[in-house]
Amino acid sequence: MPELPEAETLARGLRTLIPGSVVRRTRVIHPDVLRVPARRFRTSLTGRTVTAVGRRAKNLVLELDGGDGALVVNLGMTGRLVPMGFPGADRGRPTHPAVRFAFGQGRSLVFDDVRRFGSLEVFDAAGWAERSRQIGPEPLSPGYRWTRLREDLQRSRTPLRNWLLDQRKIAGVGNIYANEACYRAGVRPHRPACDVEETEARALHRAIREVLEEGIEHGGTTLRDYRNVDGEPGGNQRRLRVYGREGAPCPSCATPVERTVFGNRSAFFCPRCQS
DNA sequence: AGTGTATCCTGCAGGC
DNA sequence: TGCCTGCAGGATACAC
Repeated sequence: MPELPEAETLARGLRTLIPGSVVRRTRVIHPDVLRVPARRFRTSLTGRTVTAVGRRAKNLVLELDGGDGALVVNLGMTGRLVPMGFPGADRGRPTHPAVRFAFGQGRSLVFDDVRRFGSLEVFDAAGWAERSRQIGPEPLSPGYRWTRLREDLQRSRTPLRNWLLDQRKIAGVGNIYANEACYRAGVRPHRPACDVEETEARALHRAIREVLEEGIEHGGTTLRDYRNVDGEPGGNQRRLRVYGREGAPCPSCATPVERTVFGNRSAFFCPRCQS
């Protein structure tokens, strides 16, 4: 589920609550969201202070002890982070808690995940830097230019939509925003990446940034599970032009939106507006 | 290298 | 009401 805009929305919400919290106790309810034994995970966190909340691709990055490592949370399809006991609005109860971090004073943060495709991992500073290097460029960073996108696209014959989903090539794009970006750029999701023309690459670069920025602006897209830290759904789903709209009229030309499946995922496009 | 497929897991919607 | 199938925002491992 959560793609860059949803992870960013969560990071912003958590940033106002969590920094300064000290992990007093970690309860692992479902160890299958960890990559190390639960005991090792717990000891790597106990006593450490969360000093900042950031985002890299679709991951939430909870920095520990002023940058001396990080707890990195990948939300998978249905993962949520639920702050509990903090002053402010009621935030609803976790329904499928997998890991709970207790901060003392009745405050805690719960990683809640119905399907448990999410994962939690603790890195030291060097380890996280290394992992982060394996992830592609952040599309919203000012230094990410269309020329870079164009160069990278030319190295692959994989369908454009699949290329956009590959976190090693570009960070944070998932199936919703990939399809929406292809639509806005007027390029079919099946087109080989290296066949994207220069003018299309320019349009695609703009489209990727637009859909992600609008997603953030509207608090993320909620199809079913996504909630922000206040337990509220996002508002971006109303703005989707093709994703999940099979058979519905294209907002631009009214031709029915088509759905095809490749790479094990649905792709949505307008057969008239996208070539 | 690239691509298609299966897998992890649960819930929900739709058809009968 | 119940049973069955298909589908879901992600990531990875595998065979070809």
